[in-house]
Amino acid sequence: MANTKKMDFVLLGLLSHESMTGYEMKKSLDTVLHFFWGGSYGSIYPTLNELEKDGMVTKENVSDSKREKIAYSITEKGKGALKEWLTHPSEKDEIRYETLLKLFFGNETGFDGALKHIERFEEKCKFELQILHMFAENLSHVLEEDTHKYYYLTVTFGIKTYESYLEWCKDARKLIEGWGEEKK
Amino acid sequence: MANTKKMDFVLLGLLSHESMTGYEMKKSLDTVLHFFWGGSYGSIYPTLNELEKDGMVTKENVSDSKREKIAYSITEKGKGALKEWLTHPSEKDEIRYETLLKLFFGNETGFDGALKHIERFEEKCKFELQILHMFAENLSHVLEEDTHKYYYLTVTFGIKTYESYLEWCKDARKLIEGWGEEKK
DNA sequence: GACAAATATATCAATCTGATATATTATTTC
DNA sequence: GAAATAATATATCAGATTGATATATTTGTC
Repeated sequence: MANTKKMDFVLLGLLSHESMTGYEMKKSLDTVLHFFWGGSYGSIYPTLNELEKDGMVTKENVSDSKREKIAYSITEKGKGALKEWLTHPSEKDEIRYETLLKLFFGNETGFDGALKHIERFEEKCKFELQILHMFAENLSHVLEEDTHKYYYLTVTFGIKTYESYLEWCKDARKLIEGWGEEKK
Repeated sequence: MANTKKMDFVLLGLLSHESMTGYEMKKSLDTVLHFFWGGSYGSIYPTLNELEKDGMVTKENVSDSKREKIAYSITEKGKGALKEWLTHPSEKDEIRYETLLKLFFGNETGFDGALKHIERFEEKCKFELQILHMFAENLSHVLEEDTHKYYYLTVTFGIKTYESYLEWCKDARKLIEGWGEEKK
C-alpha cells in the first residue's frame, strides 16, 4: 500500500463532522484527537490542496467575515473514500514513549535518573487526566448525538490508559526504591 | 532543537548494553523495544554511519565467522552523548492508534463497524500480553543484573497498559451494544 | 494606544517509514 | 539429497510527517 498516507483520512474524517478551515483542523488534532493522533500544518495544508484536486473536498473563500479564510467541505466522493478506509482493519497501533526509552537505558544514569523520569511522567499523566475528565463530563450531557458517542468512547480510552499509567508509576517507584535499599 | 533526531540515542543506548550489528539492533527494536519504540533499516544504517563519522561508535568487520557482518561498539564519546541525553527530560510521549482514529469517525460506519475494530484490537492486545508475560517470567529469574531491572520496568509498563486496554474493550463493547438496543 | 495572544495560511529542511534490492547461509519439506 | 523457504545481513529511496519558521491580520489586555 505504498507509503500509506493517513492524513487524507484524518482530514476527511474531521470534515465529515462539519466544514472547517485548516487552522480549525489543527486545533481539533491538538485537543480532541490529541490523545491518540497528531498532525502538523506541514501536512495539513498540502494535503487539503491534494484532496481538492482529487475532488474529495471543496474550497470556499469565506472573506465576508473579518478574516480571510478557506472553509473546506467534504464531497460525496470524499465521503466514499473515507467510508472505504474506515471499513478496513487498522494497521498501525503504536506508542512512542521517550520516557520508556530513557528508562530502558536507565543503567547509564542509575536509580535517581529513572525516578526523575517517572515523576515527570506522573505529573504529565495527572494533567492530561484532568482534561480528559472534563471532556467526559461535558460529553455525558450530549450523548444522544451519534458523533458524541464515538468521541466519548475515545475519551474513556484515554482515561483508562492514563489511570493505568499512574498505577504503573506508583509500582515502578516502589520497585526502584526497593532496589535502592538493596544496595545500601 | 532543530528536528530532534532520536535514532542516534536509541542505537547508542543499545550499544551501551553490548556491541552488535545493525541487523541485531533492528531485531531489538522489533522485540524488546517494540512496546514503546520503533525503527526501520532506512534510519538505522545511515545513522550508524553518521555515528561512526562523529566518533560515537567504532566499526569492526567480523568476517571470520561464516557471514560478513559489521559489529558496532560504543566509544567513550558516545557514552558521554548518551548519558547527557538520558538526563534531559523526555519530550515526546505519544500514542498513535489507528483503531482509535477509526473509532472516532465511527458514525460513518455505525455500531457494527466500531465493534469490529474493537474486537480486532482486543485480539491484538491478548496476543501482545502473552509475549509480555513471557518476557516478565524470563526476566524475573535474572533481576540481579541492572540492565535487566530497567528492562523489567518497561515490561511491567506494557502489561499494565495492555491489561487496561482489554478492560476498556470490554466496557466499550458493552456501551456500544447498549446503544444498539436503544435504536430498536 | 501599545503589546501580547490568537487566528489563518503556507513552506521547508530534517527525519523516519515502508518497500524494495541483493546476496549468503540455515532449515525445512518433498 | 535437491529444492524451496526462512533467516541473516547491509543498503538505498520515494513518500510521509514533523518541527520550525515566515507572514499578516485581528482580538484582547494592561
